[in-house]
Amino acid sequence: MTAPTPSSPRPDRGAATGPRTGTGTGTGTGTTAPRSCAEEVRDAVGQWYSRHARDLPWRAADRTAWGVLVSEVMLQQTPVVRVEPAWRAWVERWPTPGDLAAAPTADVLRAWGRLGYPRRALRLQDCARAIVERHGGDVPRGEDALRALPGVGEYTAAAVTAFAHGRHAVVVDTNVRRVLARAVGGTALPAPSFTAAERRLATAYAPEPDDAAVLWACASMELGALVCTARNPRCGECPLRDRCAWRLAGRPADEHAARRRTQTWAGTDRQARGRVMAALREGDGPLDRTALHALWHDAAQLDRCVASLVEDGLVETDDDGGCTLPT
DNA sequence: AACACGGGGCC
DNA sequence: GGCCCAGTGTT
Repeated sequence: MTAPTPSSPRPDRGAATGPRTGTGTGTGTGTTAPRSCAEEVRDAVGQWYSRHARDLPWRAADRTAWGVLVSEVMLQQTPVVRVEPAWRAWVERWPTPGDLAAAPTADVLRAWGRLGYPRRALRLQDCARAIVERHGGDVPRGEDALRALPGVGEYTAAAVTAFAHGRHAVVVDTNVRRVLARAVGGTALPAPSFTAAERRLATAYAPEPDDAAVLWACASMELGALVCTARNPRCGECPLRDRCAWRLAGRPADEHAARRRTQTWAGTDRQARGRVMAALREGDGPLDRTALHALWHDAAQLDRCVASLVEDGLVETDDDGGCTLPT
């Protein structure tokens, strides 16, 4: 792929999300101040990223802020390998917020397919409409304006700021949390919930200059995704292997393991809702009550789930108790 | 702070 | 069969 150039004149293009070939700062001259621990970590991870970054389409040099925003929403709890084909089809069909804003919601939900959490698709369309109404159709700059959009939380606002606009942001996803928990904190995994201490640590690790902050955000996430993985981390390939607090401590087990409880799946409302949504996506017309109840054994639970889908705006009911995707 | 919210792939 | 994934919105 072509590495984006930080000096590109296009304000929305050329943020440093692609692989770099530079060697980082402060090496070799001997005239600079001693590098901090955080600087050494950033340089090591940044150099690793320059050689190992994946060639993902939302990082390409011709990316748009809208494409980045779409990718970030899709990547909320859905792995990269499943997002990539859906993302390509999505941005080809709806290349701008205005295009998505004008689309029939049923088409949007069908294009979302099996990415999971279909409320995200609804919020993304609401987000597109808000961008048209509040920002003239352009993805806004600034984390406050981004956070005010539907479906955009702390992570996504920071990610769009860094990856789409090339500006400083503290981007902390599950990968970054794990990298910092291990390399700095010495624990197997971060705490179940994102703590204020973690936010402070992440803020301290993010360098101030825009280009360096963007590189650190990309590189730390990529390290967590490819090497410092939740299960079976590849410590032998890690640029931090000689300084990682967790590895140096002998990779102790996860201290929070007892508190992480598994969500059962079979028989849940989530499964029932998913069943209904899948049938509506794949079918052409409305689903009548008979077809609906053939999807699920428990009639009372199904009625409850359909009602919740209607409440969420994912489904509309007709006079006979059948349902359709929203128009 | 805790919970609800999809779906698939991996060990 | 448990666990995890570029989280967000609600209570």
